[in-house]
Amino acid sequence: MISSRFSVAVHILTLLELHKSGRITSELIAGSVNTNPVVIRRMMSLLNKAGLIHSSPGVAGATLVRPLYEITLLDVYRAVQVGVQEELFAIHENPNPACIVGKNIQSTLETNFAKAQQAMEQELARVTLDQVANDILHAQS
Amino acid sequence: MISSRFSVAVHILTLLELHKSGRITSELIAGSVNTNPVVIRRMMSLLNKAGLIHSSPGVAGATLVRPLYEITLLDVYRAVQVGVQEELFAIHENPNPACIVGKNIQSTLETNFAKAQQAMEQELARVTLDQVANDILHAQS
DNA sequence: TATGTTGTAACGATTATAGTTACACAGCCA
DNA sequence: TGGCTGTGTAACTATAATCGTTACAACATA
Repeated sequence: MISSRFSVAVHILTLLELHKSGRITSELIAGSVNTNPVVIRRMMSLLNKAGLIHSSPGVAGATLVRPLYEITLLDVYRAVQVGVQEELFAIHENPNPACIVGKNIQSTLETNFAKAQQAMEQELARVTLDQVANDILHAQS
Repeated sequence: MISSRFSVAVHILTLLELHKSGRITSELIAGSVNTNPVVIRRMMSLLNKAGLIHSSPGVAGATLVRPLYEITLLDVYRAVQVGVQEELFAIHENPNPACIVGKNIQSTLETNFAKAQQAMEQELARVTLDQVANDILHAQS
């Protein structure tokens, strides 16, 4: 299961857009996400390193480096998956090479898994954050 | 990250096909996968419950209920994901409903995440196990 | 300078996974 | 029928990821 860091990151970026003019602290964001401010700051550190936002020590808030319509869900996904295995599917290691199945299964599955992962990522790449933000701000509920 | 149970299950099913005529024990399968026989039996228990194979206590091996060309990677994926959250993407819980973002982000993300997950699953559904087995048995390596 | 904020280290709690031991029970064969 | 082999499953351990939390140094600004 892909961690909720992804959804929290989208939440953060949406709030940054919404409070573009002012300065929103990690504490306020944490209040909306309903978690601890440090969790938010950790995530913003990742978004910062990925070049999606710009933040600096001591000063509240952060600014979007690119407009939301130039950020896709895939960009965010990759930003927060940093340090985690970039492969979506795990393959068991060290199968027995003396067995033809053990010898060849890894490369065969790699190919198939890569296709499935690409299909998923392409779908994420089709959605920009301004679409998401619009859906959120204009949801009928 | 999706657990290696998935790849192990494919490994097991391929071996069952390969040793269709005889009887292959969980110990032998474990030797090919390079793990503990209990891990294999646990997995076969899941495949059994999912109706993909038939095995019975005391008797070595298991038989495929359906031919490999009638089993897709998605079938296997679902069989071994049993009991795990069926949603691929986690969404943070209890965001603050007093904030418009907190109030609406879950449903918005659910929609987008569901599409990405479907794209991945459709790709898995396109591949049958006999294709995988053929790739494994005839790999150039 | 005083206050508030960020960035980050460190630690604990929780959970998923995978390996291992143990054993009851079922089937099979001499 | 008695012994051997194998399955099914519970129970325990180790490991790793995730998330929350406390603590604190460094920084910015009024």
